[in-house]
Amino acid sequence: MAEELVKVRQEKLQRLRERGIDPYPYRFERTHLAAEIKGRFGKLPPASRSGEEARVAGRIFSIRRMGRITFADLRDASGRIQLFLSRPVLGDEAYELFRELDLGDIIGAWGEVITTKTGELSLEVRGFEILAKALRPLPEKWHGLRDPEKRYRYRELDLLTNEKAHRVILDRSRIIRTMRGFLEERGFIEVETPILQPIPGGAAARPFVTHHNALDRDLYLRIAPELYLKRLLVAGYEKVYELGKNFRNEGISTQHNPEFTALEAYEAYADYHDAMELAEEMLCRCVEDLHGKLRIEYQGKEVDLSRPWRKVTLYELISDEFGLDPEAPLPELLSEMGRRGIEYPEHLARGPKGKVLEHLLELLEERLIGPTFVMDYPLDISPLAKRKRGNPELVERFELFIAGFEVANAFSELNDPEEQRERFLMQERLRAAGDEEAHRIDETFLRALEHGMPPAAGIGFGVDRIVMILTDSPSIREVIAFPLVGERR
RNA sequence: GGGUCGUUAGCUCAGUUGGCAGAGCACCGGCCUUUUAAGCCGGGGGUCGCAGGUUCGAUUCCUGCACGACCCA
Repeated sequence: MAEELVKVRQEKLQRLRERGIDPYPYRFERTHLAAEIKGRFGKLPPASRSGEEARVAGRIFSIRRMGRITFADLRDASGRIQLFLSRPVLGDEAYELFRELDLGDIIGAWGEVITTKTGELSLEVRGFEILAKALRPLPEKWHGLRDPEKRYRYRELDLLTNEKAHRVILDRSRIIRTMRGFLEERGFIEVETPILQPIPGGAAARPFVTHHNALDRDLYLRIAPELYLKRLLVAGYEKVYELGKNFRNEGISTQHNPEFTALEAYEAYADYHDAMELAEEMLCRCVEDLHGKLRIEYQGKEVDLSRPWRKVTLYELISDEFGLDPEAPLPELLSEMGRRGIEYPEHLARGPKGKVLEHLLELLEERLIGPTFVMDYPLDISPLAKRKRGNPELVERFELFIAGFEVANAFSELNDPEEQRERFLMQERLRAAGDEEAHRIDETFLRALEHGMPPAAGIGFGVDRIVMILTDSPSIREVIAFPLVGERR
């Protein structure tokens, strides 16, 4: 049992303490990362000595004991370096101490950089120090953790032992750094707005509810930062962005985690055409920085992000792909869909029509592999967007699809306070009719608009999905360090 | 919410047409001065996800539940 393996290690820990060794000391002075040693001494011929000393630290991943000599692999954040230990060089006492070590222990070691007879660059250990004793065994060395449940439940083990999983988190950091760098370069400032909100706004979604004890009132985890970011536009900040978590109380799938990372950016005096340009520039930079090219592969499909990206209106798309007339009144549209065998959930028949068009888009989005801006959405499902110039039934809004995923949503932001109130009232009617995802009226936001918000473009990116595409990850859980898992029984 | 599949040693996985539970890695003991999934000899380790049912006997068959994966809504 696991307890037995743990017990053996606890006994070793006890013996260390009895010998006056602190198994959890405070720091270790290292001179080289494993990769730095490879870089500096990689060309040493077999069976030679560099004459250089190095101090390394990391976790022991394998030990090969051969009697009076021992080989061990030490891994740090940069890579792997082999330790070579011989009883004569290390001395009997230290050699015996090393015999007590287990796979997974974290140690610091020092000695001369050498190559073995077979030519492997190694550290000939003169001395070592235990930096953290591991009480639990590592997963199997060859396969690592495979069981998806265990992988997510004990994610640190997964990230420690599965190289691909480990890589994704590094790539994620790099992508996010590129996004920040891009926006900072363009003069955006990073801001933080409330996660605890009295009225969850800015998106159509069901919120998580929580409670503030001292105020004795319910608060909601934000479903989007949008309304607060617009209030910062009112406040005179002209280019703002926020990168952070949103929370939506909805199902879990390969594309949905209840908490996910969004990047929202707002630029005064710009419209949704500018937002398209921004999206294209920013994402191309992320892809090029990570891959050095714009043609990448996602789950076996080629995704070509070369510019310019395709732009198509929602109506064109629906009419081209389904042969339907998106301008037709709702009953006519539904009966035409019925004739063509296009299924839809019953509640859509109650309207509004925009929801039906949105459903049709969902049916075909998996086919939008190359980057595609789908533009000009129905007004009734876009209560925060400005009407389209020349067509008051539509709004200036787009969603961006890449590799079949919706990765961004943007508008020319509605800044007319009276119209915004009308739109909220429309949403209230939908809510009254049973739509739990309908937007709620937010008087504080309306009051801010009444002070005047400059015309602006706003865009929100689904950061996790972007990371999925750029790291060829099949599930959103692969790109989140600790995705939500159920209660263990 | 519905369907399908899965859950066996710390890890990766076999297996039992219903009759003493298996391997590799890891662990423990022994040998070994050039290994790198080291090798050789010996050993320990299991509530077969949980709860019921059928049966002389259930890890195996049936039902329910939990957790997970995939598909559908």
